[in-house]
Amino acid sequence: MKLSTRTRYAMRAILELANYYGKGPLQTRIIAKNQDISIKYLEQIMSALKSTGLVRSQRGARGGYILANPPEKIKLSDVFDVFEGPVVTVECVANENYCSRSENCVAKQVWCEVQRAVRNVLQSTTLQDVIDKAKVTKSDYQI
Amino acid sequence: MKLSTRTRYAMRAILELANYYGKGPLQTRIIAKNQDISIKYLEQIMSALKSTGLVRSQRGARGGYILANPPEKIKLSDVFDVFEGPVVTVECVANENYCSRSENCVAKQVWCEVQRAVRNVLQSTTLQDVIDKAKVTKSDYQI
DNA sequence: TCTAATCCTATTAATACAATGGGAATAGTA
DNA sequence: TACTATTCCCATTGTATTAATAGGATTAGA
Repeated sequence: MKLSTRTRYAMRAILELANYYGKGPLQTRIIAKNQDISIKYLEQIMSALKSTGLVRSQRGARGGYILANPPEKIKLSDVFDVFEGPVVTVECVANENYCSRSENCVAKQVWCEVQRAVRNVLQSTTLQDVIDKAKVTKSDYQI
Repeated sequence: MKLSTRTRYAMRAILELANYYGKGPLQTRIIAKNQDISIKYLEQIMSALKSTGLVRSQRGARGGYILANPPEKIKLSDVFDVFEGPVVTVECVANENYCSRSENCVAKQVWCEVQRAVRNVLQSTTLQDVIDKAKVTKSDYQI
């Protein structure tokens, strides 16, 4: 069970946007440089973030991306779900009809609990929370 | 972030063994039938479980697999780790040298917390716990 | 008009996953 | 001993996903 790099990159990219919030649009080029990510790959990721409404874009020169909402309104789960989907562990947890055992399956209950634990962390943390933490630990430049 | 079927199958298979504990070896054939898993695929999975020491095998006629330890001594994380490895979220959480940002990276801290949440569930639950739960909810046959 | 940006679509190499299949080795049993 | 049921071992394969890379169209500011 490993996160895709898309999710990792998306999280780091949107944290950059959160950190830049209020200062206008931030370019993919800058984010890519700060985070050591291929520009072209990041473009695709930003595009996906945009299509889910998490960020807004400004085309043309001096364009870039801006968070669609203030950092304290965006939960980590919002970002996570863009690429990892609502399914964290197994299909049957999200889709009742996936397996006939579903109703009484103990294994499913296990995965449900794991999924709940993950979602609990991601839903209870906002981008702002992470930014604040970064400032306290003096590691904001390493977002 | 989805579990591999190997992990799902392994969990269901070892829960069958746990439920059968004390009654001698249980055959792959039986488990495969009970759980609707391809025998050949399950063979590979059982072999992996064996090589990590979670189960023991008895070859030849009337052979099969037995838990290497009583169900209350085996944690779900033991099974989980066979196929999902120690890495639940991102490489850098387990391997400090994976990324130069590691030391101050806030994104990493996020994934660390998620990982901790997952491991907390899996490490605090034993096979016996699951069996007991199954009996209470009368769904033991659906393990 | 130039430039810098997003946007859109296609392609690709590598990898992992989820099996499937054949047959050797082993052990109980009649 | 012969038979049978099992684990064990190894090879192959189809499919899907990932992680990019690439080219160029569109847009907007200076």
